[in-house]
Formats: sequence, structure tokens, C-alpha cells
Amino acid sequence: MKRFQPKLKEKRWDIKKEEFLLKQWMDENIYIPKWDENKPIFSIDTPPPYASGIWHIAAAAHYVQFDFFARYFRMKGYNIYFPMGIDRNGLPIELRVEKEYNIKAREMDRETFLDLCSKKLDEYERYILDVVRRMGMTANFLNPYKTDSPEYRALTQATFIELWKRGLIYEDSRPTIWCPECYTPIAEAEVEYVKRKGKLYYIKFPLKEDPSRHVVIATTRPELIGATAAVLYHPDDDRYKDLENKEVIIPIYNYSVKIIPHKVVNPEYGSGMMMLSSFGDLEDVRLFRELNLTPRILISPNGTMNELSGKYVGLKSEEARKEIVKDLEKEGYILKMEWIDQNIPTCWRSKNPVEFIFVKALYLKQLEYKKVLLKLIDEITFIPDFHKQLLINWINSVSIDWAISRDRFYGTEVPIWYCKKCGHPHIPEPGRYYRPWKEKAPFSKCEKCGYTEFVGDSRTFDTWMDSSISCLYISKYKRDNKFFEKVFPVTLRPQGIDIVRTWLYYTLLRVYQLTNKPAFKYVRLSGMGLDEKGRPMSKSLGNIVEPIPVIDKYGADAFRLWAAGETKIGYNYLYKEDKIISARNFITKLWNIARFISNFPDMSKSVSLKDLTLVDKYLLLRLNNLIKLADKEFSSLDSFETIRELRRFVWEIFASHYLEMVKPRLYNADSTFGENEVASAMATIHLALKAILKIIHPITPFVTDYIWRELYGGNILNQTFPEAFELDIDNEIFDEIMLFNSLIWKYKEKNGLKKKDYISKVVAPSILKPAYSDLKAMHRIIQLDFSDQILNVEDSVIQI
RNA sequence: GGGCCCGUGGUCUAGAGGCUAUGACGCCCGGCUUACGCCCGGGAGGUCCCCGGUUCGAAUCCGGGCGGGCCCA
Repeated sequence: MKRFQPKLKEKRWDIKKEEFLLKQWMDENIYIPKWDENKPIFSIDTPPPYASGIWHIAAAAHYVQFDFFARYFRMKGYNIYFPMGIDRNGLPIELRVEKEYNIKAREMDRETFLDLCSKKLDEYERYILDVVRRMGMTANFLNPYKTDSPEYRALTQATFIELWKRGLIYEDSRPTIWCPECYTPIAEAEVEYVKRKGKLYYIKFPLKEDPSRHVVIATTRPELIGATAAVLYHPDDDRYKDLENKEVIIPIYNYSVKIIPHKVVNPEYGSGMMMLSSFGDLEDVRLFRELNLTPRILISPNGTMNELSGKYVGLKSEEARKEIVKDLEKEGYILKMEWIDQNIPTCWRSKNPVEFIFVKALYLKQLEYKKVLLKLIDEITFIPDFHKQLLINWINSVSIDWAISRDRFYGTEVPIWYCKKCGHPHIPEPGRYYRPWKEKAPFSKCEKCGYTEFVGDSRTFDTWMDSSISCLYISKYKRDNKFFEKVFPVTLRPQGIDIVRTWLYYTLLRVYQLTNKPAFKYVRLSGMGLDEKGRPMSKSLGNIVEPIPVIDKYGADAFRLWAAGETKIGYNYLYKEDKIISARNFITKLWNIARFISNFPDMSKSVSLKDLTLVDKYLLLRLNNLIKLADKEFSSLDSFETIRELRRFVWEIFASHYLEMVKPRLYNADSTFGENEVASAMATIHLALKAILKIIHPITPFVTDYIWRELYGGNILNQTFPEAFELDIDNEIFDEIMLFNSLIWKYKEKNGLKKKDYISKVVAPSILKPAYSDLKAMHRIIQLDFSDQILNVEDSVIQI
């Protein structure tokens, strides 16, 4: 008959219990935050994931990380404001619905199309929220905000109206980055450069004053020769100096343009002479502005050539390129062709090359805010600090105002009505959600000409107009002033480094424009989650690992522990199944430690710290290091070091050495130890276990909460984070003890002894004296002596 | 062309001037102990990308190069 029975029966943690705990947490209402006016607030601008179908495990891992800190600060006594949102605006859902039902939004009833999108989004949203729940997040997923809700869109519109009234928004017909596939202007931030092999054509341009002479110009876009407004060379390029201000004739199109020196030209590239056409890229746009040239746009919004292109009208630019090359060859204008590496600007969503055409669009002024934003971000703490550079670089490189309107459908509507007669724009009062394409104008007559009929704007906003005010929405800006004053600026913005130039930049810009304040106190920028070969997870690569199957197999705790300890904040992390397995093994180990300890009564209430044995105090002193480290690191929003130390402390120091050492004392089968010594061990194991459970609870909430409930009752969520034990010693000898243990174990093994075999005599250094009875019992040493002559543990003398 | 990050045993990963360079996975040998077939002990395996410099001392700081990644022009 055993004297002791473990309270935890199973030999390993059963991950099925995670579902039980989720239900428990739901019943205990942990997702609705308790609010105590006297406590500080920790608020999180949770990135609202886009409801797009699949959420890969590396992205999910990133979300779980914010939950660590929410749980940690909850245990530190903060009010936690941790809303959950779902981003539902934008083009991807439109494209998906168009593909799935084989329809075109532009060719059908808008209302019907929007309904189809909305239903599809609901489906994706349920999937995401279930992942959030299953991962053990404490964000309020029961009542998530949605960026396409009337309340949210009303706020987007209200902020637009305010900025319009302040003159920060203007409409202009300007060269715009345009995606012919998505049929909409896109922002600078949405352009993705793709490397590709392309043909560089060397074309002869005859001189006007003497058509028998010519200059050679190299271009990758011969279909745009008819858009040429000038020809440029580098001012220091001696080959062309005599041509300054002369003119060349454009082949096929037969008009002439000036030859101008300009330092933008790279003399090494092509022939050193470049054609400036409207528009090959953003640099062209800038040069037209600088040189005050009149553009000749040849491309229409659907990406085909327009009337101005002459015989190529209706052709797509790639087809037109082939045709014009044929024609130029026929006429003898093409000198040669070579293959080069190109960097093609493409649309990040459709992956198609973008064009630069004239489009009427709404612009939000941003250029004049560059300086102040660069200053403003010094008021924000970036974690890690080095990623702040990403934002600085981006702000410095912004070169045009932000085109905020989109010619699309599933988004927040631009709240403008135009007078049917004079076209004068009218802006409604902020406050409610407006849909100008289907609503009657809220005006009786035009303020300019008095006409009584209006037409609503049919456009929507760039989705970043919505996303960039998520922190204002969650802090109830314009809706609950008292609440807003309390939670704004939001404590934490957690996000990936991939959306620094979009979500982070636009948020800081817009929030500054609206409130004159930085949006956040802390910005935490995490690296990218990649597959096991270090590649981004994407559908096209077919390397997406979904979170739920992994969680079902190994448990949410294992997944979370992996996410917490894989890399330091800011660095990329690779997903590997065996890392999750190793995390799962740690949880099993933790379970078994708790199971072992659950054999023994918790004496920590009846034994005071000062009455513990020295060895037990040593352990707690050692544990203090871990507590201090965890507290410090968690409060600076990282967990990497803590996981490493925790692993070492729990597995190696606590389990392999301390617990093995106190087993004889705990069981006390031969009554070798006094009652006080036994009680001391029984107190220490529980003190240590409780501290360990609380330290890792933010990371692995399930297993720790379960053990807590079984052993100590109540839930661990509301426990306070452990503080260092107050001990009356400041040195410990655990390193020496561990060295000694290894020495004996090694010795026994070498000499064919089992661990339970006796050894007759050991002489050890005096420093180990305080552990005398524990070491003696643990290693079954018949006579254990100490000597001041022996300085190092390794020099201990052992006799069989 | 510029900015940022990275280059450490087979693979991955710590270490940011100082004693024989950390840990994980894998591998090899041995053990089985009353919490743990997911346990325990032991072991092999590294010119810390290269070349210079600073220093009594450099994975660690500086300069240059080579290689990889991300972002931008």
C-alpha cells in the first residue's frame, strides 16, 4: 500500500481537456473584462484579420503572442482592454466572389453583389473566430467589431468629412498608379516590384534638323514612344553635349520633342539617352511635374491603347508592343534588342503590371506631414527598436499624396453628392452611415446654383482609410468621450513588419491629423512567420499549414509555447512540426512534475520561509532569478529569454536535481529526516510549483489552469504574477550541487553501479556541507565527509 | 544604387569584449530510479562566412569583402 496518491491521475496531459477549459472560461465570463477604475489600463489595438478564408499557422502564432501580454498584464493588476475585430472591407472578397460565382461586379446589380460578398465574409469570419477561441485567446471574440458595420463605416466617413472640411482632401485628375485588372487607382504602398526578364529595344530617333542623322534610345516600352514628351541625357555625357536643345522626330508618330540634359539619366544604361514618356513609372511622373511638360496618355483605364495611340487602339499594351516593334523593324528603326533584368511595378493584389494614367481621384494630403510624423514617432516605443527604421525609411520615401478613393464596391462609400447641374460636391453632416449610390441626397438644393437634384458618388475608400482608424474605433472616438479619454492613446499596437508602410504609417498619419497625438505608446513589430524552408506561406507555393489540425494534434498550449519561444521579437520564425513536438514534451514534463508534487500535501501555508532548510532556500533563491527575468521580459513585451530559462530551470534544476534530491526526504521511508525537514520540502515543492505555473500561465494557459484547479482550487487567471521570495540568504550553491550529482552519477555508471547502490565513502568540498543529509540520502553514501583541502567539486574523493 | 536584417556543430538557435562557446532536434553509448516509454545519465560533433584593424584579450567593436533575405529606388 502506497503512502501517497497523486491528485493528478493521468500520466500525461490530455489535450481534450482544453475544450473543457474553454467552456469553463466561457462560463466564468473571462472574455468580458472586469473594469476597476483604480487600476491602470492596458489596451491592445488587435489587428483585425482579413476574413479571407485560410489563416496560416505562422500568422496565428503572431496573434497568440499578444494574448501572452494581455494575460500577463491582467495578472499584474491592469484593466485589460482587448477587443477583437474582423476586417471585411476591400477588393479580395470581391475578386473571390466574382470567381466563385463567375460574375462581374461591374455588370450586375450592386446590392446583390454586396450581399454575396457579405455572406461569404460571414463564413470566413466564423472560421477565424473559432481559431481565435481555440488558441485560447482572451480577446473579446464573442462580440467582435467589423470594419464593414454601419457604426464602423460611419466613423470612417465622419473622419473623412472632418478632414474634407479642414481642406486636407482634394479631388484631382492626376497621373495615378492604376491597376487595369482591379480597375482602380492604387496607392504607392500597394505597388510591388517584381523581377523579370524583359527585352530592351534600341530605337533610332532621327534628328529634326538633319533626318539623316539620328540618336539611339533604349527602352523596354516601345509602345509608349508616342507618349514621349522629351528626350534626356546626363549633363556630363560628352557624347550628347552638342545636341542640347535640338529636337528629335518620334518614329511612326512623326512629331518632334526636345533633347534636354538631366542628371536623372544613368549614362551607363542603354545608350545613355532616355525617352521621357507619360508614364512608364513614378519617376516619369515626377519629371513631368518638374519639367512642366504636357503628358500624352496612350493607355486607357482598362489597360488597352486609346485613340491617341493611332492604329494600335484597343490593343493591350503587351500586344501593342509586339505590333509597334514589327512596324519599327519594317521601317528600319530598330537597331538591336537585348535581354535585361527588369523590376516591374505590379499591383500587390492582382499581380498585374500597373499603369500610370490620368484618373480623377480623391487625395488626402500627406506630404506636408512627413516632418512632423518623423518627430512624432520619437514619442512611441518601438519593440524591437531597430524596426523603427522601416517606418522612417518609408516616411522619407513618400512622394505623392495618398489616393484614397477606389472605383470598387465592397467598401466604405465616399460620402459625397454632386449637384446634377453644376457638379458642385456636397458633404453631409458626420454621424451616420451614408450610402450615396442608393440614398437620396440629404440636401434640398445646391448651395452653389440652387438646383434640387443630386447624384451620389459611386466610389468607395481605400480599405486603409478604414483600417487606419481601428485604434480610434475601439477607443470609442466621437462616440463615448469619457471612455476615449481613458484608453487613448492605445497602449499597444502589435503587428507584422510587412504592413509597416500601410497599416502603421496610415494609422499614425490619420490619427495625428485627427487628434494631434501619437496613436500608441508601444508598437510591437514581429517578424514574418515562414515555412520550414524559410519561405512565406502562400497558396501559390502550396505550403500553407493551418493552425487547427496542429492544435488538435498537439494542443493549443504546445502551439503557444512554440510561438513564445521560437525567436526573439522582430526576427522571422520558421514553422517546424518537431519544434511543436518539443514544446508538447515540455508540457508533459510539467504535468508530471505537478503530478509528482500532487502526491504531497501543500505545507506552504504552515511553514514560514525563514524555517525552510538551507537547500530549500537555495532552490527558491534560484527560482527568484527566473521570476525576475520573466517579470522584466514580459513587461517589455517579449518572451523568448524567459522560455529558455524556464525550460532550464524547470527541467534541469528543479526536476532532475532538486526533486531527485528531496525524494528521500519527502518519502522519508526510514525516518532519516526530522519532521521539520520533511515539512520544509513539502512547502518548497508547492511554493516552486505555484510560482512556475503562474509564470508560464500567460503562455500555456490550459495546462496551468487545469493543474491549478485540481491542486489549489479556483482559476489561475486571476492570480497575481509571482514576486521574488523574500529570503534571509543571498548566496546559493545549486551549481555545486548539480556538479556533485553529475560526478556521482558518472562515477556509479563507470563502475557498473546502479543509482540505488551504496557507496561507502565520499569526501567533498566543504561548500556542500549544507546539503549533507540530502546528498547522503540521495546517493546512498554511507559516510559523507567534507574537507577544506578539496576546493573543487570535481576533486571529491569517492570510494566504492 | 540605397536602407535594414541575417551568416555560430548535420539542421535550427542563443550569446553584443574576458575563464574549456548556449540550448533544441537528430545521432551514438549506457541505465530503468516508487512523476515522466514524452524518463535519466553520459558522449561524439564547431578554424563562431572570409580578410584586415582596435585591444592584454574579439562570435562579440571598427573597416573592407563574400553569401542569403526583406523593403525601396
